[in-house]
Amino acid sequence: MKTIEKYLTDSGIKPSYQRIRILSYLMNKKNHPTVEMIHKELLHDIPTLSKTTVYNTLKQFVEKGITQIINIEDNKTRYDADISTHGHFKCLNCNKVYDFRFDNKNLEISDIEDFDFLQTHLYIKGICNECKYLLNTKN
Amino acid sequence: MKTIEKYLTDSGIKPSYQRIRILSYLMNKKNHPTVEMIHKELLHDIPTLSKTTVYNTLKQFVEKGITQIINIEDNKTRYDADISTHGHFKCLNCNKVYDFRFDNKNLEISDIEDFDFLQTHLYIKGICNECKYLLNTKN
DNA sequence: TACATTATTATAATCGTTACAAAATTACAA
DNA sequence: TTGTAATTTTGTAACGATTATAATAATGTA
Repeated sequence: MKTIEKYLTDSGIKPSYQRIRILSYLMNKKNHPTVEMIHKELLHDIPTLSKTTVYNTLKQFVEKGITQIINIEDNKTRYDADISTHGHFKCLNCNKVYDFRFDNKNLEISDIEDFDFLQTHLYIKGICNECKYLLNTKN
Repeated sequence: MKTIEKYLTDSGIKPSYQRIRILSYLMNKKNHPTVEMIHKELLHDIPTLSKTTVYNTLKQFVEKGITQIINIEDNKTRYDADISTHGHFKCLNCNKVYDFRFDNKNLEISDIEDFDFLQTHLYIKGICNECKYLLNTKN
């Protein structure tokens, strides 16, 4: 509880109630939510919460570097408070987004060796284990 | 010219004039265009070309597997007729999207080893060489 | 307390994309 | 060819995610 406030302050963000709740949601759920998901869920506790606030807050989180954008879907943006380098897997059957670790040290890249790399996003799509099992037992 | 028609036919797509022109644009320009870019450019030659046709055509190309979607931008979709496995680099200064090759054989992935992988997308954002040079000489 | 600053909210506007139906084109049988 | 069915293209309206704007509320400060 206290730590989230400090984390916000240390990141140069004034820890308002809404910001604390939105960041808590991101950090606890780890579900790579859309704005819609965050807003809908927090409305139960904060009935006045505006969708604009969710948009503004997330924009600020991204600018201050404490949240990253996930663009694994065609249309809507997802957010992740885990800013460490990791990949995202989207199951094309259940649409769930999983985290995974990858070693980008021995990732051999050609053609753009001298460019400055600031962000690396690795997205993999396919079928997750759970769905593989379910799809198999159906037949 | 003839080859593009054959490529479409072989892919199960009737080679209409619009489809040929859109695929030609993708294959010749290799600029990872948005729908807007394709439509604007081809309007010079095909004044009646509708944006809906561009959308429909690209959707069909993706379904038939001769074009891939690039989701490196937050808002708009880009398209690429190069369906080989390769990565995309977006320069945050000039917004240009570059292709690059990478070796995903020694890409070590943890946590989701047993999932079925269908698509892999590697996006890197940063500053391209051209902009690095320009930005340096400005100071 | 009074005033300035910042945060939140509600509403309207924007933009990319999709749905839909009409018009144009193409395919094909008579 | 000619007529008719099927397909393709087009234009417009609708939709959904996001942003802009202005008013209201909350907070900080003299």
